[in-house]
Amino acid sequence: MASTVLDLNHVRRGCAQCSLQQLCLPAGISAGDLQQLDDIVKRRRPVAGGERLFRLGDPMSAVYVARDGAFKTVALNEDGEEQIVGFHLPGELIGLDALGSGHHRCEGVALVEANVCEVPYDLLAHVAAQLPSLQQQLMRVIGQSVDRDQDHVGMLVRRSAGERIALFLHGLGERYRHIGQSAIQFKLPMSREDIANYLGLALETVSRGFSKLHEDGVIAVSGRRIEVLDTLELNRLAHVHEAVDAKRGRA
Amino acid sequence: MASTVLDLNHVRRGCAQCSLQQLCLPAGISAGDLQQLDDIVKRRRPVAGGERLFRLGDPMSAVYVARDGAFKTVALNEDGEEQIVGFHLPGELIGLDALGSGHHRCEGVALVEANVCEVPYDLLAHVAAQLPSLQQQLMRVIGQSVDRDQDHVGMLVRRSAGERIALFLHGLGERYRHIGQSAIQFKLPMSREDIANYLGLALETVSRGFSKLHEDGVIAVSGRRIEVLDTLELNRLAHVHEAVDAKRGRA
DNA sequence: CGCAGAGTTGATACCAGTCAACAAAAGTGG
DNA sequence: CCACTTTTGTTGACTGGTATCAACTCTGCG
Repeated sequence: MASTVLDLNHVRRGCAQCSLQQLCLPAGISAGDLQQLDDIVKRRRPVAGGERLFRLGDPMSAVYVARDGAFKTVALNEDGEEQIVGFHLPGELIGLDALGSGHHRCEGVALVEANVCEVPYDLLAHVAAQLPSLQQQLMRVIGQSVDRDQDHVGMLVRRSAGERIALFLHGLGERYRHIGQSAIQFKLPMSREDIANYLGLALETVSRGFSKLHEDGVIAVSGRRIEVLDTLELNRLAHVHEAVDAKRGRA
Repeated sequence: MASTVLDLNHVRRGCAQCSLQQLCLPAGISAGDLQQLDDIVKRRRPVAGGERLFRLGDPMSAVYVARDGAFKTVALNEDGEEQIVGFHLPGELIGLDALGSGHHRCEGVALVEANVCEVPYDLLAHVAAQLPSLQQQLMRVIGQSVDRDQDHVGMLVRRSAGERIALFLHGLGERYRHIGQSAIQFKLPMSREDIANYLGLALETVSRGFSKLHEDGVIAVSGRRIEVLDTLELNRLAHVHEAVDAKRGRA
């Protein structure tokens, strides 16, 4: 009843009312110009967990942004093995994997029930060509997606299982903080198997890693509920040093 | 003397005369429009091996394309450890790592003496906004760079040392073929240490991997000179199946 | 000729993958 | 609503691949 009405309002609300406005494509765009972008954004009905936004080989028709929920992009190699290329939280663009060839190299899969905005790519390119600020913001969000890919590589190369897991939890926390949610208490939208796949580990190793962090009092784990109890220790394990140790001067 | 004149001619030659034209930014751009792009491209004097195009933290001022030679982009983490994020052959864009934040996350380093075109980013964005075909091609080359990053992840995750090395050699061969050079006989522009770093292995493991491939008659190795003797076997080791082995029926 | 850097090869230790059994949670149908 | 099944996650024992340490060779170069 009341909730249904709210949901409809939510779906109908445009970019100007969206809480992600400053993190998403509209960031830095004037209120006047925003309408042009808003006009081409399709707000779809909720997608169920496991549902796909696009499949391997599909021609690139649109880019997507989650309003809530979470997604994964999965590459399938010739042997049919799956490789999770990225996880996508609200405000992060999905579907850029098709930019190079015009066809998707990955499948975009909802991890949980989610709401998503769909932006037809040809219209986006057309509007962006007329709005330099959108053009610039588009480049920025693409660049941020590249940055996340590089962070992913950084997690994989020459890091122990424990470091990868700590880095993963730290990174996820930061991304939740970025969208205004708690960085120290959250529910993982993905399974242990997904995490293992993403980190290049066996799922048993991920499970053991979580247990170890739990034993050591760094986090509390209960299934997919995570609470970070000792942020500093988690950062240390992840080799992330922030303002805390400001003495290490930078040039 | 004579050589100096030749070099100047080389440097002065525009995109229209460049052998990489169809692989680089100008691809798909009409001869008329090409001049506008050509006007903003700076062709620099050769850079020496080890020289840097940009450093960590530099504001993004330009993107670069090698005309010949080879480059690496190296991320430096807070502990001062280096992580090679990518190798760049002629025609591949360098410097896109700054798109997200406006500042370089990596250093762009020449592996050998090389010639490079420099395209000031603000001018590029300005011209691209007026030329839809350039705009489109810019998106494509950015997308291809993302594709290479994903291939990199694919090399790292859940693959044995032997597979990574085979995949690396295979991929390098394909990239040389793409720019019109031999895919089965080439000189590695990077050291064993660089390869190891890129593949997330110890340099000794890379050396052993090369020796193993040599023993097995798959490649001939002499320092940095590589000759692929058994392409099919190399592909098999890399889990790359092309039209060749159609008998291995797939569901 | 000797030196420094790059690459190769050998011996050893240990981290993480694999196999296996179990436990808990989430669906499913009567 | 409860028994059953299926999925998901945890824990243990064992093994193997790769990092590490170390010695050595080769190459180019001043």
